[in-house]
Amino acid sequence: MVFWQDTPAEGFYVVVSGKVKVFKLSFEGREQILHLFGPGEPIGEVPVFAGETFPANAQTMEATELLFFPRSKLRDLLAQNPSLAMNMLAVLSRRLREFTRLIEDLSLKELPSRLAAYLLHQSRTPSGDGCDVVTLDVTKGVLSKILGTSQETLSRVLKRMSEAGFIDVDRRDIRILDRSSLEALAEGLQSLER
Amino acid sequence: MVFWQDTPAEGFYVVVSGKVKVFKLSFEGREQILHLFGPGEPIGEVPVFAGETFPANAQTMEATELLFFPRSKLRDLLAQNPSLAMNMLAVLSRRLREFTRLIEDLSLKELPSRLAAYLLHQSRTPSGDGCDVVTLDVTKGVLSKILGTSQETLSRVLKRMSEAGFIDVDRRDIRILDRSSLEALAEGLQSLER
DNA sequence: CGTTGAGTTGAGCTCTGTCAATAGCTGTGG
DNA sequence: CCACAGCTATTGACAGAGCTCAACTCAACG
Repeated sequence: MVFWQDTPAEGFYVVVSGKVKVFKLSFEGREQILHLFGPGEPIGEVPVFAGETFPANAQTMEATELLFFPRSKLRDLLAQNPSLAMNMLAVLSRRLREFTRLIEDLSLKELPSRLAAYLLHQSRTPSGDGCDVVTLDVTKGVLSKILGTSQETLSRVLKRMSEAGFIDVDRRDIRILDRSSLEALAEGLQSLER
Repeated sequence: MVFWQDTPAEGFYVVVSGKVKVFKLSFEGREQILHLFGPGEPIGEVPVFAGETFPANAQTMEATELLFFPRSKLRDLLAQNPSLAMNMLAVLSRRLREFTRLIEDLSLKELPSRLAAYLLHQSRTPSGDGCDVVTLDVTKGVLSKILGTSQETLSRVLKRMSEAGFIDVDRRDIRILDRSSLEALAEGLQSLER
């Protein structure tokens, strides 16, 4: 565990190596991942600027190195260094944009759309509009928690997508066979037959 | 309309008077409200710092006065005025914290919990643990879009809460009769009988 | 008193979560 | 080199939350 939600924050962290998940837990123990952080990314900046506590939980997912920055140091630095402040504003703004999309997805889209959007987002190598392979960097169990669903439901939707001929799943490798159909699915233009 | 999502942003706005909703639309036209803004609040700051476009839509809900600030002016001001930058960082951080809660609610809680939490949040006057009245500042139709549900479902849950003796609903006035039960509901400790 | 928008109620259905059982891999140790 | 333990993943059966469509009620206001 890096930190628990609602606990006082003395500072924030930057990932040097490894992988950290930031997530929320329901009362029953279900988990929603807000963001996965990799090398170079800052974690837990929010309480540096507003409030005293972390808004969510953070946990390493593998052997991980972190740098810790006490909040007061950062605030001093920012006060003296306007361009650093602008960078931090950009970081928070990007995060806000992401969260906006996550809220939209959770509230307005059903799972097939979310999954299609995720796959397309991961495969940023549109070789023509041909077929490229996305290799998941997480297990399907973790992916289900990113998408806000259960492992079982994810498995079923992946199967339906395979049967529809949109993708081909081999372990963690997912080959995109029909990019345009996935795009239609992600937009909500089309629904996935059962 | 103040602005549409995915359109280029020339600057941002501050509400002087009135009320503005920031929201997302699904392909079918369903609406999720991200935030309601009132006097004094800034809208659309994200694209000033990251990306070029607005992440969501904004629309006035009544007669409204807005101030407009071109992005370049703001950036100049921030570069020269570190404490203004710190304030802006605080604004974005608070928003991020709110969005974190919204994501948690949408993904991990069911409607009765969300509604209970909303009512408790609105009634910041815990007179003893007695019964105080929350007067909705929006219609129930709008409230349903804040909570991420439909008008009909909201109506049903309000009824169930009334029948359980937790609240008493009279138009837009909602009297809290059993605060502790609402709190248990909001935490997910208890579920609402049908 | 009619019109309009807000709110309620009913019926049916779909998505998706849960429980439970099964299957497949992977790495460890005998 | 094989068997077993322990994940990871799949599949089936079932139930419940909540969405949609549609009809209906209600209050306010001219």
